[in-house]
Amino acid sequence: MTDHSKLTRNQSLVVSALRESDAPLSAYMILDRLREDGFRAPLQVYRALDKLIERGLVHRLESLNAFVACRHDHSHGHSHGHQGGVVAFAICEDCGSVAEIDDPTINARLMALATDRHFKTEKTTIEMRGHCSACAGESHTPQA
Amino acid sequence: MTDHSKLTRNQSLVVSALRESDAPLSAYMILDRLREDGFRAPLQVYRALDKLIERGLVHRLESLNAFVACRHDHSHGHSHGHQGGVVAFAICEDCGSVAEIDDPTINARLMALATDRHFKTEKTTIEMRGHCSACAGESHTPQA
DNA sequence: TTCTTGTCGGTAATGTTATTACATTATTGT
DNA sequence: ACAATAATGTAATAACATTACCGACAAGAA
Repeated sequence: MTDHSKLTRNQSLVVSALRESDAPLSAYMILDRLREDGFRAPLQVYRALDKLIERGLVHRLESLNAFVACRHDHSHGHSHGHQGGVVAFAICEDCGSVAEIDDPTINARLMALATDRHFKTEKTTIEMRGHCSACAGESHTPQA
Repeated sequence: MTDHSKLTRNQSLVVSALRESDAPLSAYMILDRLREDGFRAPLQVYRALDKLIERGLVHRLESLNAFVACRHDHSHGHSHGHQGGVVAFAICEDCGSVAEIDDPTINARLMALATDRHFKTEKTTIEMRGHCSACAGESHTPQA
């Protein structure tokens, strides 16, 4: 079931750009970074992103309209998506870092809530926005 | 702590538009529906939405770039946000219906995961996309 | 080979969502 | 009245995403 075919040139360039970044990138940021590699139009980016997301190599962050490379293993056999199911993201508003959290408890609970309501879930988004450990200690926006 | 001041004209119009809709509306859909009430520019909608969201009268659905009126009580005293904390949404791709789910278990688990990582959460988004009970039974897109 | 089919890629134009900047009007507190 | 604050009006533009169309190329069938 797993698709082992190689990435195309455009797909490789896009996923590399994301891997080299320490923060999420918007499609247009990716485009800008790949101009020197011959990218000229948004669609080249969006098409590559679609495929990469399909394979689980890239995640879309809905609350940011931006994209990150997946940090999970991906060497062995699960066609796409993650083993347990949903992944949660902890996104730092200060430094842009994104942590992927794979928690079976939350996944199980969401599944239960869905089936309670006879809701057939296709895709789930969980995104926490806030401040990572590194940034939370700093002298940021001392409130009031 | 709770703010009991009345809504402005624009805010009332926007929240009414959302309440009268059985599906989420984008800012521009709201704008279109309020043209006859004198709305002329996107900013009038976005400004009203900001205030309404601040008060917890409206939710933003990140995965849709759209907005819904909050269905919770809101008569008694909680300044904004919801009692337990986070709200999850079950969004039907077929009919557009949105269910609000307030689940303490998930909330608690996310809090625990955050504190584990010394992450200070400011705002959390949970959105399930799929098919509601009414639509799941229908003869939709018979797969393959 | 030739034909078809499917995937990928290039380009342009357009559609959709959201913000910045600036000027004005209404409301509130003293 | 007066100053301070919040809300509004308008225009322009930025940021994000898709549709439409066309060409290149590879794999399989006739």
